[in-house]
Amino acid sequence: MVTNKNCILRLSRYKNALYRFKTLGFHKIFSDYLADAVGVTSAQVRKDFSLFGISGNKRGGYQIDALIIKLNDILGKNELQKVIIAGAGNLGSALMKYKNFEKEGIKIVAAFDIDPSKRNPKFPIPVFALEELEEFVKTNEIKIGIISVPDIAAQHTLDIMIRAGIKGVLNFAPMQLKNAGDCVVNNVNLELELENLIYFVNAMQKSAGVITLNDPLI
Amino acid sequence: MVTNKNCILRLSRYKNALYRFKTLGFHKIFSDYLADAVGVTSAQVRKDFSLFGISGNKRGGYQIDALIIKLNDILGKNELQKVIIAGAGNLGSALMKYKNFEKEGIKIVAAFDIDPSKRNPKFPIPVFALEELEEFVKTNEIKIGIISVPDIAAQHTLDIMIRAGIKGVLNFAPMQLKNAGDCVVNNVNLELELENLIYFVNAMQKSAGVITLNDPLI
DNA sequence: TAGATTGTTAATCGATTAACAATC
DNA sequence: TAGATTGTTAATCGATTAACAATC
Repeated sequence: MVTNKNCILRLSRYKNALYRFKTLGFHKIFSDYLADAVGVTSAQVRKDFSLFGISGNKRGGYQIDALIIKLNDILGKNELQKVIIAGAGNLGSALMKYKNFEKEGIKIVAAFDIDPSKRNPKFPIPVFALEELEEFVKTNEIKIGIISVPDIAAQHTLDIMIRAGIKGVLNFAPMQLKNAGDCVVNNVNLELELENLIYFVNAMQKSAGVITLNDPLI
Repeated sequence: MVTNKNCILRLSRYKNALYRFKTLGFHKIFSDYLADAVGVTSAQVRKDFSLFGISGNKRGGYQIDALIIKLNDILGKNELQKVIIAGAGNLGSALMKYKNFEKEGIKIVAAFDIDPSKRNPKFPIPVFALEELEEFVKTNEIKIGIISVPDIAAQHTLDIMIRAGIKGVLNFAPMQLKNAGDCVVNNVNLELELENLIYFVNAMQKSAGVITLNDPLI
């Protein structure tokens, strides 16, 4: 199992770049070209592929169609991914309306909130009581959840999700969560991202230049 | 200049942990204890500090108060950080109401949108026309901006920000942005974070265990 | 002083890159 | 075949960690 997060992020970028090459009418591609498109070395491309047992032709490069299928398979994109949200506040509501998830085959199927005024089982995306989360997750076999509840409620929410059988959580609460089950937690901390950015801006004032903190997300 | 993003993230965690120690009545601390609190090695703590010229006492450890001041200074937290948002849609509006920024000394002072129906100069946080961004940024000496506009508008928005003198951008558009000026761009791509999470969940189905993708954000 | 902790150097670890034999 | 590209091994690079001399 490959556990290098950067490597998986590159797979996503390879995939996105390949769709663009396909649109341009290409059917096969060399590691060289793909590397250029994504901004890495060709050795990196071949190494990443070999980690997943993807092979090309010694002289003909890689078949784009077959490559896209393989990458989508690795990334779990060959089936619709159903996701639930706990916390239908400002951030949760924004995520429910976020168009880019659907483009990527990710569908937010329901949200849950303790506040009755936030509930509405008839929204395009229904908002239920938090108590209904466990049954919903089990009935609909949901594996992925998003935590966008207030900080103090985050741990309790994670516990509920794990008990319900959630296997992966995108957590927006800036809290260290105790993870009891066999569940993957991916933390996104917006304050910290801004704090980090501010450091680099201040540090750059002295030594001018251009920096991109994260790799481009093609 | 230290350009290791992980190192800067650790500084934030040290700082947060130190506030907790201070609350508990401690006045000084050893690298050992701080390391435990943050989940790193004591060598890592001392190494990080030495990179920033922070020194302690050979036998007395580090003075918590002095350390907090120094870390806050490095992280730019000794002054209020004013931030503007371009794009007052779902995500932009949610960020405007996000309480955790203020806790961290980050204040969103204005938003800008091309859609006249989104505008309101009288909101707690005013929403102006995009054309007003440049003057506002110059008048108020803003250095940090957030891009939460639709994908296709992101590059144009960055260009406007750079022309206005913005030095750091938190970009939520899943686009590779061409960065002309001496501006730091920090990309946050929520689709990609979910995609990544889904990979790890699928990969774990085979080899069970507990994974936390990002370090805890204490 | 004896003991404990820092600050730094050297070793280790993991990820990326260069190089090249295999081969289409 | 000659030439070009893959797949993989070895070298490099950067970050983390272990170890320990300096010293309070």
